[in-house]
Amino acid sequence: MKRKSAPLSGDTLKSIAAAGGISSATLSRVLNHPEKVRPDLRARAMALLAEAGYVPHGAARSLASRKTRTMGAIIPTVDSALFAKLVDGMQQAIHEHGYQLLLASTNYSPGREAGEVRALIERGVDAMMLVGRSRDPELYELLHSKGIPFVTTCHYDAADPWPMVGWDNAAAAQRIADYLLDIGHRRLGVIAGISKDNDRAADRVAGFTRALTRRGIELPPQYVIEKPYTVPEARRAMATLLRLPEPPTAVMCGNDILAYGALQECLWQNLRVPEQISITGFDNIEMAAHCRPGITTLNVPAFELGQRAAQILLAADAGTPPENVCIELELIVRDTTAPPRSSTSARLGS
Amino acid sequence: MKRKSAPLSGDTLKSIAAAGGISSATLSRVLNHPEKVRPDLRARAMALLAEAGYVPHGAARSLASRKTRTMGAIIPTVDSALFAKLVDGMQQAIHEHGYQLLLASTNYSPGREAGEVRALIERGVDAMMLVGRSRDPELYELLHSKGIPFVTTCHYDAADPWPMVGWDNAAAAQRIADYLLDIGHRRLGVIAGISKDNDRAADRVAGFTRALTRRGIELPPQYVIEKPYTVPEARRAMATLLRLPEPPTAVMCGNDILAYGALQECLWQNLRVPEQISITGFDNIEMAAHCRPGITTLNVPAFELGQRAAQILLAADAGTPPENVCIELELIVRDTTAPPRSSTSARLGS
DNA sequence: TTGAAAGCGCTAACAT
DNA sequence: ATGTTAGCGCTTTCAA
Repeated sequence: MKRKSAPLSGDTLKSIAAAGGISSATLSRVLNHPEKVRPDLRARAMALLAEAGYVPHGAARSLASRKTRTMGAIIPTVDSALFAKLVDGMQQAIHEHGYQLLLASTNYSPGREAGEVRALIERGVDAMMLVGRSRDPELYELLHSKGIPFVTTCHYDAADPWPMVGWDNAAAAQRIADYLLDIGHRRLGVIAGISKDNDRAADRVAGFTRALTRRGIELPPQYVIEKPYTVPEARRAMATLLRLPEPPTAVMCGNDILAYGALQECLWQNLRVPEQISITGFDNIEMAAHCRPGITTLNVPAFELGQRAAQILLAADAGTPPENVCIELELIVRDTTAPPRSSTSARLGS
Repeated sequence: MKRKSAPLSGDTLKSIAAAGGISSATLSRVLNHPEKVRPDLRARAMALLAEAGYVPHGAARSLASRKTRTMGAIIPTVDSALFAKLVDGMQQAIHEHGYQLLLASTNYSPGREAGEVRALIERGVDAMMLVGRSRDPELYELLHSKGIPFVTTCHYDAADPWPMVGWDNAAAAQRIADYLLDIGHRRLGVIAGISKDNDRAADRVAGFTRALTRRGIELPPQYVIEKPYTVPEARRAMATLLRLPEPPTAVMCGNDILAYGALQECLWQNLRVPEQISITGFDNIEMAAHCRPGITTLNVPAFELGQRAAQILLAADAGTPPENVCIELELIVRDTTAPPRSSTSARLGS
């Protein structure tokens, strides 16, 4: 009976090769290009490897092959249903191709993002996913000079010269504005994310404003409030809007968390939603469907987005020129929106 | 005026050293042990490095130093508020020490977990975080033989010989059972996670059952339903329990998602919660506090847990023998629990 | 204090 | 088809 030798942590291709009377090159070939080794030798090599409990040494491998089979993802925060799904989709997709995910979060700080980009480059990621479009041009140059493929997600602007997979945030917000206007609202409010250092939040406010302007409606500054993406902050923002001499009859929120908070505040104040005030969200996280009343929102297929991003990166890493993907966000009308109370001017939805 | 030379992606310590009339060893020292280089030379070296736009080559560095400054985390899924926070805490903590996070998810499959453990070992992580306690002993041996520090989280069993940071799931479930019994419930039900391949879920059911048995109460099999952690599944499970000839007056759910789904089903069926039926959750994710009625649950400080896990790993990597941490889960009583309707035997809570 | 040089473990030319 | 060997870019003795 053969004694099972404890796998020595120091076992190297070379040592195993020597012990087995085979060259380390053959062992390496068996690992990387098995078809180039004759079946019998291959079998012997594999037995050798298995018996030694061989575990490849990634760093050595990367140094020699100039590949890490690792991809990076830099997101604002993991603690968000949206980004969690995005990361999940990416990780699952690259996993199928034998890649690992190096994850970093920035907490919405451009400085931290820059640092993480550099860190991931040092770690030798073969490609990386970024969120949003605005960042120091130097970073783009760095990525370019290092020849590292990347995609940006959660936004889309045909003018940007790099690979993207996302949507047009301004257009999306316009879509919400149009819907609200179409069902008769004329006094609107916005609870947005902090737009500084968040181009998605800024674009949404811009798109919303533009849509209103186009239809001859004003959006005075006090009707636009920026808040971090938390429920309590959203409640405070909604309370502020409701304290206005002429409160809005509909409020677009920067995402579903804000919408949920806004909704809670209304209910707390015994306002009926949507009869007395309409609220919209963004993202369509699960809670938007489950809470009562269900939140009208734009559906963001985050998991798929992560997968698409991964596919683009995988392709780029294999040398295929990347193709952009711009997705249409579907408007999910639920129970937080309705024509304004006194509206007799309500028209049919778009 | 000095022309800013484009940072060549091929710039290596050696080439920069040669160009500057300095040895690559000195450059390396400036990077890793600056105090060992005389200030003037150090300044010149740093200028050289900066001008070249030098970016260290991680693989080469790791190969030579046998360190990657990378830690791994393997969790069931990112798409869970609990694990998202756990990962967030870990990532932030290690980030402060210059480490990067290699993230993998298993979708609750032991096979995938084993694969990811091996993958992370290959990638050379300096340490890793795992969730739960039960896995193939070979994995523990592998980790041990490779000398890779690890912690397991989300569980605690003083009998296990490796570092842990978590809580006793059986005891936690007992705590819930005792609370429910104390306020007078006698016919109880459980909606648990799938306990196969999930020791946390299994331990909770076991702890709950044991607590009931101790007080002379039975828990017939049809009162225990296992379901994946999703809202619709939980609704189905609750519907099944409610169809029982004698439905339970209180249901312990395996986590807050299940509790939320169970709650929704009750509301849908026009049952009043907690008047007609009590429900408890586990984790205290934000939704548990925000939904109406608020869910009675056990608070799991996931973010802090991630930080603690990171600290242990960081310490272990620095050679400090790890210390376990077992935390007490606080019971958060909200609005989904109350004495059973017809109960005259209700006693004060524990 | 600084430089020279020997690896770290592997891959991929190149040689056989 | 297989073996030999030269690096990959860095850290770290070891000498100077």
